[in-house]
Amino acid sequence: MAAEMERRRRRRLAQWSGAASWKTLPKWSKQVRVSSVQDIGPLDDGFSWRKYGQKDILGAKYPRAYFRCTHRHTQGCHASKQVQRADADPLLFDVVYQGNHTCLQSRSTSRPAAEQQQQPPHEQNGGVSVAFIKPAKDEAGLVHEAPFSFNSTAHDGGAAGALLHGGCGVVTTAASMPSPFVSMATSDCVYDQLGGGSMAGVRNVPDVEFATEAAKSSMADDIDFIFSLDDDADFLDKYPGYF
DNA sequence: CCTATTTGACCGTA
DNA sequence: TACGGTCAAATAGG
Repeated sequence: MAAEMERRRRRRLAQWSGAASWKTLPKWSKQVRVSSVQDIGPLDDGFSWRKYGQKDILGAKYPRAYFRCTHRHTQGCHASKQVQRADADPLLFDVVYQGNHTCLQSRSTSRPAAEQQQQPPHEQNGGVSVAFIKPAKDEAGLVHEAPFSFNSTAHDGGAAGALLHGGCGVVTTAASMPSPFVSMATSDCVYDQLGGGSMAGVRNVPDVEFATEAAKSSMADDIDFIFSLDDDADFLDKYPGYF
């Protein structure tokens, strides 16, 4: 009966989520450092996220939180992310994004700039690309991402600044390497909070988690930095002004 | 009233 | 079989 149908539905969903098309979604990670434990509140990147789950991770001190775009159903936006806090450094958050936003967030009223960082590293393409260093996969499979190395040549400095805004202290390091970059500009992450463009702000983020080295590396295997040109192109089409 | 979060069960994968 | 990811009922908050 109802329960049975429920079951079937779940199954379908599960399959769907495991479908190739899904795994094709671009996936990238970054680390965000906050200045103080209390600052974790606004760990917001300008998008509206809806938390749909939290899990304790093996060996991890903190649980991992799962988020999906608030407009998943209304606009079919399948962007999602998961956040985890490093047990060793509570101020460090590991964020894994998956999929680009296809939704029109609160473009008009609030600052769309935040979108930038949502973009997975894109290689060619004059302007944008610079933001990310060639995602060189090392043994661990993790990607080294340069924080603020984008020489926003073709763009107004504003964009660059905006980019920073969300990416405060953003650094991605190999699981094994002791995050050499982390120190830089991380201190004053100014989350000039997004204008409450979209409905209820999503300034949550109380619970984050952290992953063990093991978890990281295994996850890394999955990270295949796919430069889904199509997605990007599409995005750029919608937000031509950002780049 | 509505939407977002919490929480434990569920399910696929390793 | 254990782990990690997701769902949805119950709950919280406006």
